[in-house]
Parts: sequence; C-alpha cells; structure tokens
Amino acid sequence: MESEPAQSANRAVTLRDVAKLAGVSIATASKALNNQPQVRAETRARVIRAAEQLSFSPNTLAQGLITQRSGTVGLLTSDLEGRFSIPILMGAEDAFGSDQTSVFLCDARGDAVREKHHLRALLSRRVDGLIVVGARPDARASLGRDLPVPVIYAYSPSADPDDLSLVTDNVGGGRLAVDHLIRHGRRRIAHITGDETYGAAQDRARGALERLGEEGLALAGEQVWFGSWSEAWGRGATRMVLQRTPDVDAIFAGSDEIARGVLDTLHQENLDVPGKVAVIGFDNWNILAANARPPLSTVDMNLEQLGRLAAQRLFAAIDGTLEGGVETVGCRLVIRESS
Amino acid sequence: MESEPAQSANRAVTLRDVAKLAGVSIATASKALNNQPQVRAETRARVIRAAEQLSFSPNTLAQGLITQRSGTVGLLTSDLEGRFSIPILMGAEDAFGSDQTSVFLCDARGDAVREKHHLRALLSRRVDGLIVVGARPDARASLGRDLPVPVIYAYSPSADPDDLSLVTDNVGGGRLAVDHLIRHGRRRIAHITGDETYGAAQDRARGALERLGEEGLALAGEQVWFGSWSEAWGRGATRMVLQRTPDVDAIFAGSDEIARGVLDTLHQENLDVPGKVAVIGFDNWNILAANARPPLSTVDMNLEQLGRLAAQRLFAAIDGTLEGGVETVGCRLVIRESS
DNA sequence: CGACTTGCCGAAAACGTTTTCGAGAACGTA
DNA sequence: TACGTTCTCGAAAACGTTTTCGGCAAGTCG
Repeated sequence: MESEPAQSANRAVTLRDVAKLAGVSIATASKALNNQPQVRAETRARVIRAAEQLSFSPNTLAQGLITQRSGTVGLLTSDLEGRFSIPILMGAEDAFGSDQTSVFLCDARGDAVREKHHLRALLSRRVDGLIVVGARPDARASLGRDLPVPVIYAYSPSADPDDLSLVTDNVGGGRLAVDHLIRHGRRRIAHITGDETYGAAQDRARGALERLGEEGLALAGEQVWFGSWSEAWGRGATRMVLQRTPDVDAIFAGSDEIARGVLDTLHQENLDVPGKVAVIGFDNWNILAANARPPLSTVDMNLEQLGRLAAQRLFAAIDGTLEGGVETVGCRLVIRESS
Repeated sequence: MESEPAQSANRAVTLRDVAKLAGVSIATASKALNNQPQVRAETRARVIRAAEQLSFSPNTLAQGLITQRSGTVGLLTSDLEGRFSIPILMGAEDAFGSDQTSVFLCDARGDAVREKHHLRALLSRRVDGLIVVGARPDARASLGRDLPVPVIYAYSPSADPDDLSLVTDNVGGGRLAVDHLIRHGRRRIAHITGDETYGAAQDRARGALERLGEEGLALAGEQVWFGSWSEAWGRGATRMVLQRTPDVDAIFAGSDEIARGVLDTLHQENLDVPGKVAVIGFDNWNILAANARPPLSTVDMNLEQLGRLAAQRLFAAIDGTLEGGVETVGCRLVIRESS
C-alpha cells in the first residue's frame, strides 16, 4: 500500500532532471509537458512518464518570471473578523481554478499605512490582480488609477467611479424582505435597522419603503428605527415598536444580530413567532440565524457569488482592459421558520 | 498635493533601469539597495535616489528564484467559516513582517482531494513552509513526512507524533472556567457541552472535573451533559439540569453557542444571571458572547497567539530543522457580566 | 533527381535578480 | 621603482522555466 514510487521529493527536481531521464533536451521536455504540438507522441509519453516518476512539479516562480504572469492575486481586506471577506474569498477561490491561481490574503485591519504596506508587498510579488474588500458597505478610498494591475472593489465600492466595484443590491434586498412579508399576508410591518450613517441601512430601508408604497402601505410606526447593529438595539427598539404600534404583525430587521434582539423581546412579551409577528433578518449569518428560536428567515447577500464574479471580472481584465462602474449582485431569500 | 514624482508605474521598472539612471552596473545597483558593504556611500545614495525616483520595487519572483526562498507560506485550512483559521491567520500575519512573508490562504472545504490539489499548487509555488489548520480540534491525518518544506499543524494536531502540532490547552481551559466559578463562591456547578466524540469536549470536561475534585466537589447532577454544539442543545440540557438539580448555582458551557442556549432557558425560568446562576462559555466568539444578555463571560483560546507561535516555529524551522511534538497554548478568561 | 514541405528536436536567448570573482585605481611601504 | 593593500566597481554565471529559431531527416511532388 505504501509503495509510492520512491518519490523522495528531497531536493528540488527540475525540468533538467526530467529531460535527462527521458533522454531529451530541456526544451523538448517543456514542450512535451505543456502539450505543445511539435513533439512526437512517443517522446511526449516518455517525458510524462519521467516527470511522474520523479514527481516533478514545475517551479511557478520561474514560469512567472518568463511569462510575466505570476498566477496569483491579492485579496486586500479590512474586515477584521473575516465576516464578509471569507465568503468572498471562497467564491473567488473556486472561480479561479485552484491550480491556476492562488490568492494572497492580507488584512489591513483598517489601517491605511498597513494597507499601503501590503499593497507594495503584493505588487512586488507581481500579483496579476487585486480584489479589495472593505469593512463596511460604503464607499472607500480608491487605491489609485496608476497601478500596474487591475483592481476590483468588492462589497465596498470605490469612491472613484472609474474603478470597477461589485456591490450588494441592498435596495433589492429590502424589497425582497418586505415583498415576502406582504405575500404572507402581513400588513403592519416595522423596520428596525442599524447605524443611520451606513449606506446599506439607508438602501435596505429604501427598498422596503418602495415595496410598501407599491402596495399602498406605510411603515408601521411611521418611521424607520435606526440605531446600532447590535442585539441590544434590536431588543430595545422592539419594545418601543410594540408600545407605539401594538398590532404590528411583522418586523424586518436590518441585520441578523438585530433580528436576534427582536426575537428575544417578542419572546419576553409572549408574542408567538411567526404566529403573531413574523420576523426576517439580513445577512444569513448562519450561526445567528440557524440557531435562533425559531430559526430565522433572512436575506442572503450571495457573497460567494460576488466573490466568483469578482474573480471572473478580474480574470477577464488581466489580458483585456477593465471598464469602471458599479455592478450589483442580487440578494436571495432564505426562508426558515420565523416568517 | 497630487505632485507624486511622475511615477507612471506603467511597465515594470527593473533593476536595469535603476542602474542606468544611476550610471552604475546592475551588480552595483543590487548591492547598493541591499546594504552590501562593497559600495561607496556616494554611489549608494545615487542608486537609492534613482530607485525611489522610478519607484522601483524588486521582482520577488526573480529574487526567490535565485535565493531559493519565495518568502511565502501556505495556510491550508478546512475550516469553512474561517472561525478558527482567521484569528490564526491574523496572528501569523503579524508575526511574519508583512513585507517579509506573505501567506496563501487555501480552503480545502474538508475535501481530501481538494487538499491534495492545494498542496501540489503550494509546493509548486515554492512556499517556504505550511501551516495546517483543521476544522475540529481533534487529530487529523498527517500530510506526510517527505515534504520539502516544514509543516506546522495548528489547532488540530497531526496524527503523526513526529510532526509539530500546536494546540489549545483544553484541559487548562476547563480548569480555568471552573476555578473562576469556585472563586466566586459557586458550589453546585453543572457542565453542558457538545459532541462527546470531540476530544476538546472530553478535555474541557476533564479539566473541570480535576479542579472540582481538588475542592472536594462533584459535578451538579453527577454527570457531564454531552450533546451537540448548538443553542438548541444548550436550551434543552439546561431544562434537564434544572429539573434534576434545581439548586444549581453555575453552569459551565462547552461553547458560546451552548451558553447562549443556557442563558435563554434561564431567562425563561426567571432565574437571574448571575444573581441566581452564573454562566460561563467557551471560545469568546465575540458576536455571540458580547451580545448576550447579560454579556457572557467565557474562555478565550488565544488563537492569535497560537497563530503567532506557529509563524515563529515555522520561521525557525525554515533554516534549521523542526522537531516534532505537541505544544499547547494556554487559555485566558474573559470576564463579562454573566459570572 | 532536385526542390520543397513537413515533422521533430535542440541550442540559446530571455525573464530579473543575487553573488562570485577579478580588474583597476589609489595609496602606502620597502 | 616594485610591490602589496584596500576600496570600488562590473562581467558573468546562476536560478528554472518558456519560446524562438534553425537544423536535420524523411517524405512528397514535379
């Protein structure tokens, strides 16, 4: 069973070794392994056999040096907990074939000088492209226009409209949530969300209001409850909502954290979910949503898809050229039991 | 303000360009920039000036090719959500200076063939070393002994004792939690934890029991409540604990998720936390612990420190040689308001 | 039979660095 | 003057690939 073919991968087996074993020149060996046509089938087979016998693996650095392509991209994030960047990274990872392109992950921890540092290092490594993932879904400073590689801004758009930014369709997400509630017969819908200064909070609220408007409805309580992105705010705001409009029959929370707070207060008040009040969150943060009581319906931002898209756009931009603008990725409803 | 020195970083400025501008040979330019002694101070200054004028940044691929050192390491994880690997990554990142070493992040998604794939790719990229982060804190299969670079297993130890593994001191963590409860006068302590097949669950329980034993105490309810790592189990188990031992005055939960469930049931039963019952969790998963009601005291595994240590050990192993074994990293108490 | 095509292969240049080694200059010493 | 030292510097090799180009043999065609 353990009879691996003597692959003492000890010291760096090179193409020269393969060529010697196969009895050909380095050039031919290279062509044989790269499916170049100008090599006889029998020779190719011999080379390939020699390569596996030595368990040859080409030195990507050398390849990159000559092809002017390192086969790497940098993922530059400021998202401490990796909450948003991880799904994006995973999406990007499987859009690039893992053997074609590897990704450097750098966390700037929200520090501009550290970001500059990382940027220099990545460029020095001759990455073929960059994906920048901001910490919050608002515009962030551009890395500048004179970089030697294409840059794509994911999640947070760049402040420079000439850059290409890929963002969540928060307005659409808000519509989606409210639409779902309306379809299930809810009419007195409240919206509790996070920090007013976040564009995402504004957009989600706007989408919700639009959809309500189409139905001739207004928000229960006549206002959007802005606050902070925390459970505590969700709990407190729910108490206020219940006081002002006791007959509320649905609450759309701007994040899953807030939604957890909402659920908590509803339980305390003995209001059945979803019997009496339906609740829907935002983010589909699994650990919060799936473990809630009852499991939380929520809006998923499709971040993996956003990552895949970023990878595709980047890939295309590497040979061609990149045109700026903002592309949005739609959200998706994840229905569990709270609605 | 925008008067950057004409750094049209357009097409790859090389050392040759710097040398030409400074009026020296490539060799001298290289020595000047690398602080080699055999170059006159005045010449060095001229070269350096030329380099910044062109905003030269050396091609790391070429450097790596000749120095036989790529300045990169691979972080191979199977931890989907990045829950454990991210802190470890961050620790590793700041242990390596960011300009010295960059890290490739690869997620195998728990799939062995994908892992093999990534491994091949990383070796082909000539990483200087590997850090392997498993999905659960139990032993995982070794990558094998005949790899050309040092490997360090973090969080999950390798099954091969000749590999170097860095793990959490779960026994110590259990002791820590119980010790804290005892010091605050608790005597009837229950332990609700996750899946019995997890070594971490066993170890934490063992540490708890040891510390209780030293005090001549037994576990409230005479058993460890093994179950699953979910809030639902925390809720259910707490109900059973209260039924069997209504006078319980503290609950040590095997994870913060479970602790959330515990808190939930205690609220329902109108038992004040920490007045009547103290609760302590494990993981210090901020989103869960800090947002709990009341904020949850918990045991932190110091994963960033584990990452830093991994980086240090790896760094040392890159030139020297690596001796196997298991090193443990201690836990740390994070006291909030639930205890 | 000569000329042209085709198929297969190897020599060598190139990518951008680092490092070794020898050369030249300037200087002091015998 | 002849010789050894000490400073600076540059030519060239090396790292491991890919790619261009030319050469040779065999086959095809007029």
